[in-house]
Amino acid sequence: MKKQLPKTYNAQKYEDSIYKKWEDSGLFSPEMKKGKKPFVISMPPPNATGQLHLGHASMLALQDIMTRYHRMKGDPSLWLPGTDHAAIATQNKVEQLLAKKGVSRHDLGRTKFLQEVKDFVEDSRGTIRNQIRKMGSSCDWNRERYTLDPGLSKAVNTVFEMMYKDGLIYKGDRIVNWCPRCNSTLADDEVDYKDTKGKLYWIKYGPFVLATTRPETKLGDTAVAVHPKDKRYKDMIGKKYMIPGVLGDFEVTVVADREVDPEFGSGAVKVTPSHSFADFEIAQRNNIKGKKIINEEGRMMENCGKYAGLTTEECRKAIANDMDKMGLMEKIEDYDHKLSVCYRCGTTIEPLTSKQWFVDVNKKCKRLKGKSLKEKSLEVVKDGSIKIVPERFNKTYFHWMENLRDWCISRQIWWGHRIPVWYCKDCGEEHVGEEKPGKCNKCKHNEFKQDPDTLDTWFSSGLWTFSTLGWPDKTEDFKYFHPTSVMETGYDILFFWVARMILMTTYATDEVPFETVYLHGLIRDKNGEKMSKSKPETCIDPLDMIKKYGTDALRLSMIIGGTPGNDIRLYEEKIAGYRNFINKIWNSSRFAVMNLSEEDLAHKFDPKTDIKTTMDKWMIHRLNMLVKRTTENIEKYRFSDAGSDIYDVFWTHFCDWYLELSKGDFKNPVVLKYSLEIFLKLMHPFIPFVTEVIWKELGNKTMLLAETFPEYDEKLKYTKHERWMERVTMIISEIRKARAEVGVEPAKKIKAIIYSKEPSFILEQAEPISRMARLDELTVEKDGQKIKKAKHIILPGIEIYLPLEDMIDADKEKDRIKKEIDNLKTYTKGLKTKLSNKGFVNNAPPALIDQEKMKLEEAETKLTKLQKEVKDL
RNA sequence: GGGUGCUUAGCUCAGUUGGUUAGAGCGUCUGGUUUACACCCAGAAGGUCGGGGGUUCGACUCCCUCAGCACCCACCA
Repeated sequence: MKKQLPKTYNAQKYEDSIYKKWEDSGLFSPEMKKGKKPFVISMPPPNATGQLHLGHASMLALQDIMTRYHRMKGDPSLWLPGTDHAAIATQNKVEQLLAKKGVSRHDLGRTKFLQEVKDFVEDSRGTIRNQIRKMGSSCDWNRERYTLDPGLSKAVNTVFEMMYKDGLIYKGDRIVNWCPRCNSTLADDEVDYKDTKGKLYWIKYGPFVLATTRPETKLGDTAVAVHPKDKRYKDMIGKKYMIPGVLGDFEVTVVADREVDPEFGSGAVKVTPSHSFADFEIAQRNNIKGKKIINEEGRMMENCGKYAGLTTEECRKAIANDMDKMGLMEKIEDYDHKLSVCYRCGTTIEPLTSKQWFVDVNKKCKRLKGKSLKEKSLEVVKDGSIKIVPERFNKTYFHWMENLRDWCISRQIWWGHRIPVWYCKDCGEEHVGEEKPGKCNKCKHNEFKQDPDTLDTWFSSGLWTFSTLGWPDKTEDFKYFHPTSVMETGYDILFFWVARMILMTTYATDEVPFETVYLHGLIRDKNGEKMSKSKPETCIDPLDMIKKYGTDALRLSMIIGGTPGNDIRLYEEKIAGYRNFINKIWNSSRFAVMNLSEEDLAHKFDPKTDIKTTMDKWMIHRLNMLVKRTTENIEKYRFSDAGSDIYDVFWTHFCDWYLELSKGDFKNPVVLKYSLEIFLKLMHPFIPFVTEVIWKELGNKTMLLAETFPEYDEKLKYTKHERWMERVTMIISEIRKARAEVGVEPAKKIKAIIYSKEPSFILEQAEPISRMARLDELTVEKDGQKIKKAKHIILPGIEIYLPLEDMIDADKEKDRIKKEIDNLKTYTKGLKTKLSNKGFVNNAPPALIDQEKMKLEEAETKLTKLQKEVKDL
């Protein structure tokens, strides 16, 4: 009794159990083979509180393709999964939840609040873990990590201590981006810019008139800057002036600075060092002190007199008003500018000076052999130790790295790695280390207070590739699996994360974190816009799609049609299209299973004896070539090309031609099964579920997951047979086309007479040709008489007559042939000019010239035949 | 202001170092239950490859330029 499979593939029925089998098999955990280079990917850790979105889904698909491919190639392959505590993001989320109950984190206090966050994360971490599984990710769950694991925290503290001792981490009173809502500093790249309509206030400023967007900062001004070469102000440079203000006169120094643009405004800039990055730097260069007037809540400080306590915005209005009354306001213009806002919550950033911890990116350091962090990070990409795909992102990376300023790493939030610095309660001496020190180095006192701040979340994720492997302990894992092979992530976090990993890893381990960075594009909606839940019509939830179309279909829809670094559009019809492909695979397998006997299923394929017919050779040849291309495509990170190539060969060549052709005399179940299995292996990295299911249905006891990826075999080249079969398919297609043109009923069988110089191979394929072109009589001769009242098809070296008698409309035929003649005439004319062109003949490769000559010959033969025919009609 | 990418059939996109009468999927049209599949099969229509210039024997492909779209970076107050 032969087996029977259901008519449609139901992904939902199989996926979960297949995943469980894979996971239980232990094959996701690699075996360390000494001397064999492993393939390693560190999974970019999703936020522990996250829900799986398309960004995750596409990254998981890509990484799984690579991991499965390498595993099948026999490389010890490790894909290490994990989650990130996502400091600010998580804290915000929990704060929002608490706010609904009317509770703030301060009401709870640090300890209780952290417990709330921990509980919350514990729940949601499980969710994201299972969603990662849903995508079919073949990652090693035994090595799963979390950025707040003890081991990873140890790595964080160790690196902090190393950097502190090397003088790369310092505490400084510098200007930082401050989010008054999050109550924390932000790194430069955590600031977003929003186009805003604002005002430009022209104010009378002692001897100057100058323009500002923030009149309230006047209270913190300590200087006026002008361009050194600006004639208008030349004599004033270095002098001090008393400026009338809303709170009385104050003194400013006039300084010269090249950054001032003499063209803008009046060419003079008021300098507020404590609340503007540009001003802070001008002040530093010119040795000017700052005056802080805005506090961490975004409100005016005590030193602002009657304005104290106002928000900056309130103060701006009040001050503008007062200045106007005092006659200090010259004019107010509309002004569009970019407002800096917090990337997490959208609140306006207040730049302010604050005591914070910084990483010095410019300081030369012994551990880096006299280079700075910045120099080292640039070097490893420049010298090719790290390769970025696509290459153009090198430029972006260099530009960012070259302009990197000291990195502010302290955050005033509670959720995260606490800064491992301890202050002596007695003398205030700083001690750095994971553990609270026994007694103070300086005063021998034994009571300490830990720095209340936590570290930037990217400080810990910057260590991800090696902290997850057990560093700083000298573990086997670290020795064997680091540096990792590929970092696969979106280009949007090149700076946030990739650059920081390079910086931190080269410093801490003296190794690069990864050899290749593969940057994928972002998934956009049908209109090319960012997907967002606020646009439910176009926003796609991967989990819904998995339910509806299956994981395999979703994976393909995100892979095919995308090129590295370029965004890709996704919409439901596209996913449905790939679901159809999955079903096509299922059904061709269904067909195969129906045609395979127990014996066939058990048969071990031997190319020497099992490949018999021309058709077999043709199929095997095509497959062999596909194997070659697929391997190359995957190795070169051209996943879309690989996927669509397989799609095409499978559907068109295997299903539409080979399967159909071989339904008759040339049935060879063994080759059918073998071909199908090669396809399954090629497809498995892309669509692991359906291929695994079918693999089992074909009677295999092993798991496809653990099978060997096919290799190109020079011995399986059958170029001649391929050419023959190409003729066969062409004959069939042409007859079908002619039938449609003439309007022969689909079911009606007709006669055909074929003249060919090599009749034998056509004769050999007479049965499939007749069946597929619906012929009841096929004559094949070397040559013969022209047949009247027949549809005449002229192919290179082959002529086909379909004697359809009355069905043929002579006038219509004539028109059609005339049109074709015209086409051919322009075509041959083009070829002739080309071939008589000396430049072409002298410069073009000989093979191309021959090819063109052959084309011309074929076209001319056909042309004369058609011309003769049109006369006879 | 600097940089990057994109512009190819109605829609979404391929087109790898310059050499095919420019390809696919979806959609459209005409037909179709034949040893799996209507989530299917057979056939067809549809493009002067954004505009202009140049290099070359030859340009969708390389260079210049213009235009539109998108994104990234930047302290013009």
